[in-house]
Amino acid sequence: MTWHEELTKQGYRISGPRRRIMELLSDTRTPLTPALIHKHLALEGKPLSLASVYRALDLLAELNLLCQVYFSDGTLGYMAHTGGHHHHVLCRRCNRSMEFGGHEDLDELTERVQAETGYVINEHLLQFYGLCPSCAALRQELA
Amino acid sequence: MTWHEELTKQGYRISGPRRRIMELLSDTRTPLTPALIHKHLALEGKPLSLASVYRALDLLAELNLLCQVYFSDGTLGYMAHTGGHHHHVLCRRCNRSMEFGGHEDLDELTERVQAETGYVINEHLLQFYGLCPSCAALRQELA
DNA sequence: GTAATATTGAGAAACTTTCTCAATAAGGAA
DNA sequence: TTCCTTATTGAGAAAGTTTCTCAATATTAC
Repeated sequence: MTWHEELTKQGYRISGPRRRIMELLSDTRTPLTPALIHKHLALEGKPLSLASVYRALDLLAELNLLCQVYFSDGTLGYMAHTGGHHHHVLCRRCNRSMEFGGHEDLDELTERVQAETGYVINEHLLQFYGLCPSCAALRQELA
Repeated sequence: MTWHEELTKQGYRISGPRRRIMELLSDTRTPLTPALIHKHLALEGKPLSLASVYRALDLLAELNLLCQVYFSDGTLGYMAHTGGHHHHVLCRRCNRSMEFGGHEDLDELTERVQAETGYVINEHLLQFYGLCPSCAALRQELA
């Protein structure tokens, strides 16, 4: 199901701001913050009210059409969601982010933590941080 | 090593604000945001400049005397750090948080992700969300 | 095309975080 | 203990982020 269809199915409209944000994020390999999205679109000659950026991001993330990614400094960015449950690995240097799939890997740990703590767990937050291949190569050269 | 010793060893002073924040967080079982810490201390008759709260939290977290925990809405809270590498499980309803130890569980996954993505991974963010035992029990009763 | 209404823009308002600099207080030395 | 050096704080301004309001606009269904 495309994001057009998902929005329509849920009773939302395909508006200009929503389309521009989806297009921008689909073309971008680093997560973008609301402020960055606002700036990018303005530079492309498609200015968008900052309030609209926030509203669209909230909705699109709510519908799982975008996903939220924490930079290592704690600020929140958004990326296009490619479908399926997955997490992200982020480059500390260039912010380039990749997905990796499968949360089965956490099932065992989740069970253990439920048993240890008595909590009933129904969600998790998982991200990895490091250096992407090209930044890692660059660091090698400089060393 | 106590937090007094750690601060001293690193060349920092044991100031009133730092002490009050450490004491407050040691007595609290939910992570607290800077604003909440500021409010709590003011109510206890130990008002603290908000700027000092931010400065102390930054330093104490940097030295691993406090740890940062994300609420499920993305805001950041702080908890006393009890030592050793661990993560947190958070109650969605009452925010009460518990630690669970051992990151060995992620070693295998980390290896897989490095192989799949080519990233060099050196840090991770992991938290679980759910209901603590008492909130889960409460929900049972109401059901 | 038209009507109904979801969505946007613009700016105000609320909230959060950082900054500046004079005043204060912590820790070492005498 | 008292003094000295200087790290740290307080207060408020400033910068930055997020939310809110409401008239104007744009999308969708008919």
